[in-house]
Amino acid sequence: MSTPETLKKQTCTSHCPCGTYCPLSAALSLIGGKWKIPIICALKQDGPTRYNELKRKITGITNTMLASSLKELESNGLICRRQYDEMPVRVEYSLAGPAEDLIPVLSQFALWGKQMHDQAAPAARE
Amino acid sequence: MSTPETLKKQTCTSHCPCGTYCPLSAALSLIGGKWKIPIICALKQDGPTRYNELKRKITGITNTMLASSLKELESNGLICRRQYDEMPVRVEYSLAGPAEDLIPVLSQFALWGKQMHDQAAPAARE
DNA sequence: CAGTATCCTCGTGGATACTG
DNA sequence: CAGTATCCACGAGGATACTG
Repeated sequence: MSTPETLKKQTCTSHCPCGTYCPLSAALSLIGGKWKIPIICALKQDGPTRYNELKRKITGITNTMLASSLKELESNGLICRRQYDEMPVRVEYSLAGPAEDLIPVLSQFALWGKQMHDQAAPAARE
Repeated sequence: MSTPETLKKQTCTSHCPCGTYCPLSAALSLIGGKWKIPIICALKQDGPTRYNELKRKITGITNTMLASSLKELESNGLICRRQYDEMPVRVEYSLAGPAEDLIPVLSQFALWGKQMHDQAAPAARE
């Protein structure tokens, strides 16, 4: 497993009042971007999943984005890439331990989002 | 308090496998962007804070970004803007209830980020 | 099948100047 | 003091074609 470069030097990009190293910014950067969360959700729901399977399930994602997102997630230790040298090649991605730990946090987050939504427009339900 | 437009129609921008409405994406979008988190952190630490005070504390932020971020946060009900009609004008921003509820979630998140950091490079401490 | 390689668009965010 | 108004740079993300 390679060393997560992004984590080492994350310092709130020096705009955050919380000192030199900000674990919050660091955490956010790990799941930032447009596709990381959807990927994590998909892997959480369905377990080990192949590349093209992911591409089908995550509506709208392109090869470029899927490949690069998977690479980042893997290099940060959030997902595992397992390659079976069959013919043709088979590659499966799955959530790694740290990502599993993240799930409950994301759930809390989603819960908060839901509360926001419900109390914001209790009547204006459409 | 105005109605948060972003919340109403948040649907994972249709790339997330979690159905038509995704509270997680909705939540993320509320604190997304480069400066919302730093602003929330600053307000959490120091309580009600004036515009220029915020600008000084949040290193590197510009008027454009501070103003627009504050506006979004306010329109989504995350912060309160209170204006004192003194001379010259005084405006103070503070965290609203929903944002207070968010703090513990963010703390959990930060904790996870810290764990990631510690276990990722336990020796390569610099 | 599981990706790379290129090229390009567009929106976030930055710089600067100005104002009620 | 607390912002707006403009203009602009850049990089994340998208489209398309190709490959081991």
